[in-house]
Amino acid sequence: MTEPTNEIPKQYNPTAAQEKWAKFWEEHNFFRSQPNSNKKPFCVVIPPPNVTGALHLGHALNNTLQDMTIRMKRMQGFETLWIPGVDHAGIATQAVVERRLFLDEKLTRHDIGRDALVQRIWNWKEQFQTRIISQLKGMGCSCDWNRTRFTLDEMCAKAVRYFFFKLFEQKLIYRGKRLVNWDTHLQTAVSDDEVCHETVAGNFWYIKYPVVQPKPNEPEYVVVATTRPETMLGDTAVAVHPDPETALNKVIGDLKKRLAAAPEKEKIDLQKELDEAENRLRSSDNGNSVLDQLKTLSRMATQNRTVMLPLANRPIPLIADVWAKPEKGTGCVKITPAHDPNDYEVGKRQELPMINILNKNGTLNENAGKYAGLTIKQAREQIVTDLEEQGLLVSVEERIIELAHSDRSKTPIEPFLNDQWFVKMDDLAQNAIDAVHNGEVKIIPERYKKGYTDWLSEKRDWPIGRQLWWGHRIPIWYCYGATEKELAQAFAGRKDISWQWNSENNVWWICSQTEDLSEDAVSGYTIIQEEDVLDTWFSSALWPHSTLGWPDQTPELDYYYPTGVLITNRDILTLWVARMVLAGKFNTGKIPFHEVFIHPKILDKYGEGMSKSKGNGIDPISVIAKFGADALRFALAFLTTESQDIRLTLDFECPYCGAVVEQTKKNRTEPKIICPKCGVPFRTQWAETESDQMLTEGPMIGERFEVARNFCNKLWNAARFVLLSLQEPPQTQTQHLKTDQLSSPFEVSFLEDRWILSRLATVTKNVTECLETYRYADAMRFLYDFAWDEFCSFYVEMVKFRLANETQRQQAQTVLIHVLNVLLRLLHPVVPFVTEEIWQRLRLLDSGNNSRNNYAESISIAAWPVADELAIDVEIERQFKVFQELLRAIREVRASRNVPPKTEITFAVRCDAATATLLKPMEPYFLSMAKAKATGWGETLTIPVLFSTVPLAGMDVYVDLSDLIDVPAEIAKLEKEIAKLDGFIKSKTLKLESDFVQKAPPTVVEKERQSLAGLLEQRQSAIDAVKKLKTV
RNA sequence: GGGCGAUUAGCUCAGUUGGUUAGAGCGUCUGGUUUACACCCAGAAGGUCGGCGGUUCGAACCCGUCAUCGCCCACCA
Repeated sequence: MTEPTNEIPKQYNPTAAQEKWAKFWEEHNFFRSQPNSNKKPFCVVIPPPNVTGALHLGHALNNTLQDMTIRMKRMQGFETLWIPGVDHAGIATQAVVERRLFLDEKLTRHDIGRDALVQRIWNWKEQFQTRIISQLKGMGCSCDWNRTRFTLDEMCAKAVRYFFFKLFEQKLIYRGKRLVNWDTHLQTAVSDDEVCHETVAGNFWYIKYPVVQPKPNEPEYVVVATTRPETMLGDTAVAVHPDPETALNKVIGDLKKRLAAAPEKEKIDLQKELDEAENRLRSSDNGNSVLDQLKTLSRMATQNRTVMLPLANRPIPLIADVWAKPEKGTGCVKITPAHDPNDYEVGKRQELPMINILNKNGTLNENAGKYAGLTIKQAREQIVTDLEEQGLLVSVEERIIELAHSDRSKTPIEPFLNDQWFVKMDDLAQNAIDAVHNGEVKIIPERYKKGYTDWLSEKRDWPIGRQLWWGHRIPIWYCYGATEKELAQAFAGRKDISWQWNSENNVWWICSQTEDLSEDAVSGYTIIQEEDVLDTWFSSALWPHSTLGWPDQTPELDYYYPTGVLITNRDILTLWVARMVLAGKFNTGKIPFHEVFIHPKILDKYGEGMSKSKGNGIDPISVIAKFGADALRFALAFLTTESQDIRLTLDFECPYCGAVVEQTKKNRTEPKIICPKCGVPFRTQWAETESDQMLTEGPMIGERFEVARNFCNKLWNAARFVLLSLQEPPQTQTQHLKTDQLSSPFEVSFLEDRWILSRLATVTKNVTECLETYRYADAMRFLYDFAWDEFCSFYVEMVKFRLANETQRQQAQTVLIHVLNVLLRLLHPVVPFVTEEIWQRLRLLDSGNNSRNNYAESISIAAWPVADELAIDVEIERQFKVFQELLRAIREVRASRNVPPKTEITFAVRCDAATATLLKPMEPYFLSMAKAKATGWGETLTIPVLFSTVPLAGMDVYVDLSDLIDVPAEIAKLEKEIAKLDGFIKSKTLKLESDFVQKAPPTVVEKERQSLAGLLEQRQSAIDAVKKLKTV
């Protein structure tokens, strides 16, 4: 399957390699996993992507990191299992399908009914699950595809049932009338976490409520303020503070304190607030202060007085409640318990009636009297008009308000009184907090711990019901009228059925752990199943154990659970991660994973997160098509630092003329773009119509991907060089090459061998350490620098000289191939395809050799390199730096003096004997790498007549320039150098004359002294050189 | 209102426990048909590390403060 080595293309072809090796991996089942008692397990569960749509680069990042970790662990000898899957994403998916239904066919879900809608969503799910899985495969993810799960499949459904049943039995599930966040568009309750606040322009209406039979000295009206006048139809009280004077004085006192302590910029606002509060103490024209009025009202409230609710013409009580803040608004507040969370609390406290004025679709119901049937918006307008007509509208203010919106439908949320199922969070949440506090679950980076524990500490009960059709139906049946005895009889001997009496609604709740109950399960009665489905997170919370077979004690659950690490993004740390911990603990008694790594977010060039609705989400497949999967992965991993989000600037490339078309907020959602240069239209990922899809797609390009692609190509070419230079493969067993094997035959002249092996060992250590601690960017940097700068730019260049030498070839080849071999394995987790492609070529070559079997069948199952600690040699690395420094100095002289590349130059180096011994054997390298011939080393030298000097620490280089020299320019250059050195020398001298000498650690002082001495030496050399040049 | 993060070269970002002259890639400039690679090679220019104070012999790093930007959470009529 691999062509002969002499046919290695000059450019790496990612597409061919991806196809070939993805197929190869799959056919050989390298990523399939079974419990194996001979190995330690390492399991990762994928954060299941929503089936709402295709994956974007955010997912690509998430899955690249997981794959890197899992591939490394696999190579380290763990029995690794990466479980793939997708999430049904209840609200989100139903919403997109419903929207599609309406756009395409002008139908609502009610038109087609529950079964038909669910069927359509299943079709949608099939389509996108297929797409998502193929995207993951395209990226090279090494999941065990045979274990692909879906949060709505049978396995997950069983776990959901058991979880629910267990909670129910332990009385942790309850149902009650609660004020919920109602999405009038999707007609379902949503949790607080699915609500986002948006700033919108609104109004503040001041409305008069007439006092019923006012007595003398009592006000005729109570004025209240509201941003939602239509809710007044549901008012059941007007509240005033029971002791407005004390409350107001306290507020004033607090404000004064805060004002005194506040920073300047906040003082203005605080002062304003204070003034306003203090004003309420002062008398107005009629001799009454606001406070006086509130005191009157407060007294009236204790006398059970009422006010007349306008429009509804219904008397409502004036009540005293601390919720009414005397410093806010008018000091009086209307109470609408059924449509405001705070009022709801007041209503419960004060035992007020709760009047629901809304239908589930957001129109007003019969309780709204003549306004029934209007939408909220219509009702609001009408009510304001009516109030105005009746002279009850005092004033209207314009105001910016924070309005709750549904995350899914982007429509305003209405607080709505509805029956709702909840899970009591008390102990469950505490267990999840403890798991993180005591280190059982480690969150990385640590700063995310706070958000996690803070959220859980609130212990807010979890509303789990959704009025949707797409999801796990709540396994509860209602039974009215039966006696407990009858139930016990109906379900005699069944442990999988549990029931509870709900006195609020006089109904039995029957929960079934396994099967759906039929209507006649209780003889003589008809039982009805709950219509609602469960919150999506209820099933995703079980993901780590449900995918392994829980509640059954499967070998998988026993072996792989708890999983190794969960890699995800920060948005779902609470919604998902926290709930997995609590559910895992509750169901299995164990945490679901030992570590949680929170990775950065991918942002576009405007700093916005990627999302489908914005249109800035890029399909990883389009990046892969242009740059290759390895480049995509490498680029993303390279950017995964601990602190920063990843900003990616991406633009379109015209597929015809190659022009770069900037991606803008405007064109990023267009299905096609007309190239401004050549005028030809190309399609984007949003192309839908047939005619648009016919066009050629303009790929997305980005600098970071180019860099990564270039790196892959560099690696490819390094391998190409190695392969082409191996006409005679070495006999040594390359994979088991150890320093002790090298030390005897290797002489000082092969400094570069020891150097590269030392560097290789260090890099192996660093990369392993970084990957094991999720420092992906650091790992990539080590690999990039080592591969490009050290291996390619130095080692390969140097070794060329020896490869040409019959007697030295063998050893050079051995080291060369060994380093490449290790490097490939270190790189494999991030760039699996190119490394496999090269690996297989090396393998082929090796199999022709007697030693063979040095190469695993696939690099994906080859052993992870272990750093050869013995090879690490700090002294060699230091010496090599001297060589590099000298080489660079000579090259710089050449470049800056415009010496023609083919012209050979000569140079001499003044240095001590040790340095001379070190560098003399490197002479061939100066010749091959800088076309410079050494004429002398040591303390005493014959210095050429016309020369350029570069003073370095501990040595001076004299490059013979003969007729190439420009003496005045040479002198100017040296003088500039001297001035620079003078600066450093001065600052160092001062430093060494200061307290520094006494207070700094002796080693640091000594270092500084040496540094100064070196600088002085360099300066002297430069001065001498100038003197000599001036005599020429 | 509370919390978290960021601010370093034209751009995107590194910078380990404070310790010589702050690094990389891209871009820019100079030179290159060096038999692995122009998706390349050699070299250069470019930064008062957001501002101000403090601690220290010594601060990009620690402390305080201000400024700007981003994200998350929060029931205010």
